[in-house]
Amino acid sequence: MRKSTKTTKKDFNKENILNQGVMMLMQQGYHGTGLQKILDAVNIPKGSFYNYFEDKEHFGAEVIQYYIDPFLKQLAAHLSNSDTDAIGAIQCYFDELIEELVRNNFKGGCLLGNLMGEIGDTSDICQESLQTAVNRYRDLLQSGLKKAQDQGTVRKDKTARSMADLLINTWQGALLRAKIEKTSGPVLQCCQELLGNYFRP
Amino acid sequence: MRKSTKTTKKDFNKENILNQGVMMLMQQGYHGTGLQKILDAVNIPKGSFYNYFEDKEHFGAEVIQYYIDPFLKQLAAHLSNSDTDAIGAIQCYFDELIEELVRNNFKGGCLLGNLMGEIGDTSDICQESLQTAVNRYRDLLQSGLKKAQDQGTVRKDKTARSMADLLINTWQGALLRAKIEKTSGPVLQCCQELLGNYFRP
DNA sequence: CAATTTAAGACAACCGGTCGTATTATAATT
DNA sequence: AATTATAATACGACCGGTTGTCTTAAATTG
Repeated sequence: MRKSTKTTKKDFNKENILNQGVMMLMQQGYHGTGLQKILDAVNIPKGSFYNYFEDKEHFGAEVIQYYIDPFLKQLAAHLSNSDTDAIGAIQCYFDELIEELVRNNFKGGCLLGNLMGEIGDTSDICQESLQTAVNRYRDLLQSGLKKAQDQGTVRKDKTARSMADLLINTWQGALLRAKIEKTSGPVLQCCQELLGNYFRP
Repeated sequence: MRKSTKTTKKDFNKENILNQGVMMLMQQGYHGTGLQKILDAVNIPKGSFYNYFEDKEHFGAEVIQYYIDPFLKQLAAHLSNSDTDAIGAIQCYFDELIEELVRNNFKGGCLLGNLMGEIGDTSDICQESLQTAVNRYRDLLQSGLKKAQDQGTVRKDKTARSMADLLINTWQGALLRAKIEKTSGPVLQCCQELLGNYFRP
């Protein structure tokens, strides 16, 4: 078996730590989550942590990418679904996010938004990771909106990129509001006003 | 001198702690800021803290209100300025915020947004404080938008309240983006798209 | 057996919070 | 008005626990 494809115990442990890290960093924040707690939860001794990660900061940066990947895959899946048009796919995607949010009683919200606020300007390493994560997200959303423009369901007098940016920003702000008010109102409004009204031709 | 108006040393110290707390909580977050650091900065011994505040959580809740007050006053001042119409006053207010943001090189952002993300769902006491702070902000913005509606500069087919909510949310999200990208682009876009376009009749 | 990976525990620094006790201010009593 | 009694505030040492990181030895591997 080739070395590069073999699933080692090391990879398995590292993934466990990342998974737990996503959950706990989202719920309790970066400084609010100790490495000990993460490692206890996955039964990996503290001394082992530094075999997998350089330090907490680099770990945070990896968690960010590990977190955003599934969202990109989920959105991409919707966009490549030929049954619905692009704007419908995007709406459907956000509906799923809202469902999940309600299911979790608005706990956590979005790791990207939370970490942008908490350490977005104090950790260079995490800042860079946040930038690329958000940019990848924006690029995918932009491609979807471009497709919708071509399909005539989205206005063409604004660039797909600017609309993608606006959507991401409003979504993040709405998530924060939903979190402290425990209501889906803000996120519903975000989708309705932008995807349903403002972005329409 | 009447008892209720006398400025005691206690009030002076408490204000100093609150001021320093606003700065440090905004820059380093709630869990990233130790009480010791705050107190060292204003030269007040550790043991004195608990004469002024019940604990760190209640202190955080007070910091939130202490932080938002000047913003409300600033916006209210613009709105009561009879030289400009309401929508102009709001735009002028946000322009000032952007100026300040650039002056600080996008460090910190908004304490409300940062704390909503970090402890908005883990501290009941701070969550409540965040709710009332945001609501007070929204109410004031709503009254300004209502005035603008009456003046015919803002569309009337949406409620002033829903527009105020949307503006706040987009603004918060844009602040996060501006923070990690060190650009005023997001906040400029927020004002331009909403105040300049979407809210217009 | 040599080389590399994993893990156990030590480490100093720091966390939020408590304690008893000075010090000061207010109230009560002579 | 002077003195005493009571309360409020100021303070720094100290608590148990936790932080992120490092050193070093054991286990595993080739």
